[in-house]
Amino acid sequence: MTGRQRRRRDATATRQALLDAAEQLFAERGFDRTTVREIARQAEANQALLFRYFGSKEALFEAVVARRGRQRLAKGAPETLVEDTLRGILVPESTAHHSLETLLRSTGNDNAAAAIRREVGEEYSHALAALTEADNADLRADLVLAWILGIGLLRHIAQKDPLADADPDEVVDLVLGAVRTLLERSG
Amino acid sequence: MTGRQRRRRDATATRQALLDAAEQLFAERGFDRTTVREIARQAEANQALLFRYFGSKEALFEAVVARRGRQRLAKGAPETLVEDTLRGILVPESTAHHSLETLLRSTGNDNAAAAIRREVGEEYSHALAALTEADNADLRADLVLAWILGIGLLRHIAQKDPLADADPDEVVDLVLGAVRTLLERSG
DNA sequence: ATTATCTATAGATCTATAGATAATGC
DNA sequence: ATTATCTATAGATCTATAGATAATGC
Repeated sequence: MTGRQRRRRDATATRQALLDAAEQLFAERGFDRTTVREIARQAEANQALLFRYFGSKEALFEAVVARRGRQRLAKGAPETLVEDTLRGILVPESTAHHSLETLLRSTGNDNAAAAIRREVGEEYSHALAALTEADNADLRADLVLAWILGIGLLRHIAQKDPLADADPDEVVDLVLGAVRTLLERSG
Repeated sequence: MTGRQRRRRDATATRQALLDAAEQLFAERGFDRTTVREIARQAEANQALLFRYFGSKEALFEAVVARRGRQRLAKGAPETLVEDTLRGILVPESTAHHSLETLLRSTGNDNAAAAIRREVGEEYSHALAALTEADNADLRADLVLAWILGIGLLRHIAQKDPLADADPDEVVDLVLGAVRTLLERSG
């Protein structure tokens, strides 16, 4: 009845399993509401190993963020970056990009927010900024990212209708039209 | 050394003080990271009274939301609703509207999100929807609200530069231009 | 022998409750 | 006498650690 544990003695595999489980649970529930015991259970590892290998829950979170940072954005065409990111937030189960979801769910924790900010800033914001030539390109890029995050917040966390049940194509159409205005206006 | 408590025997005033303290702390830290002892301390009331008067932390949250629901949106001109709400999020210490901030900080808690959603849905979304005549007006209104929330998330919680330090006027200018596109396009 | 894994538990919270104390109104 | 307020603590977490157990490699 006590959850079965890993059988093989393979520290590397256990570390990976803990990182995978942590990444998924942090994205689903946020940092605060994910417990180390849940992570260990999902990884089918003993809970004490989490501390043996990572030191603390906070350090495990940092390790997750650092590992994700090494994976780069799918190198799609720059023109479709906004659409791809937006669709990733609209249909989250399809994507492997857990960063934005983790940020959405971890707003209570300053350290978590700071860690994510570093990665998200690199990964999305700079790429988005390349889409416009305005002098305040970085700010416009942040506003696009803010919109995508806000849509995820209202759709998945607040679950506010009609946005929660809206057709992704319809949302994409409306947002892209307005984003074009945002990025193209001279400033 | 043990924090001083309220002296006067005034149950109504104590209830109000608890509601005020809870509203402020929930907005600053979110539901999960606010403790009942902190609320009681800020209200200068005994912690047991919180349960005597409200029953549970969850019920206190509901009471805060219900009270705020009774206060209406400042009846500014509909045309300035987007700008006013956006400025309220950009410069949060000035506003008395804690709902959006609480939602931003309470993303880990489903009940909190649901309670806020009800109020926010009434208070902002319907009013925003009145600004456009498109058939999917409600969806467009949600997208505007999502943008405002996302800006608050990136600016205050993620504290991502350049948005975190951007001039409110510059942000308002960029966002209003794009929102005009969003609301005016025929659909 | 080394070390990955597991058991058991310390210590620090947090929400909530039971029952005592004391200030007010009759 | 009523009841607002306070004290003390139960009971349920959660992170983290100390030390025992057992699987592997030499």
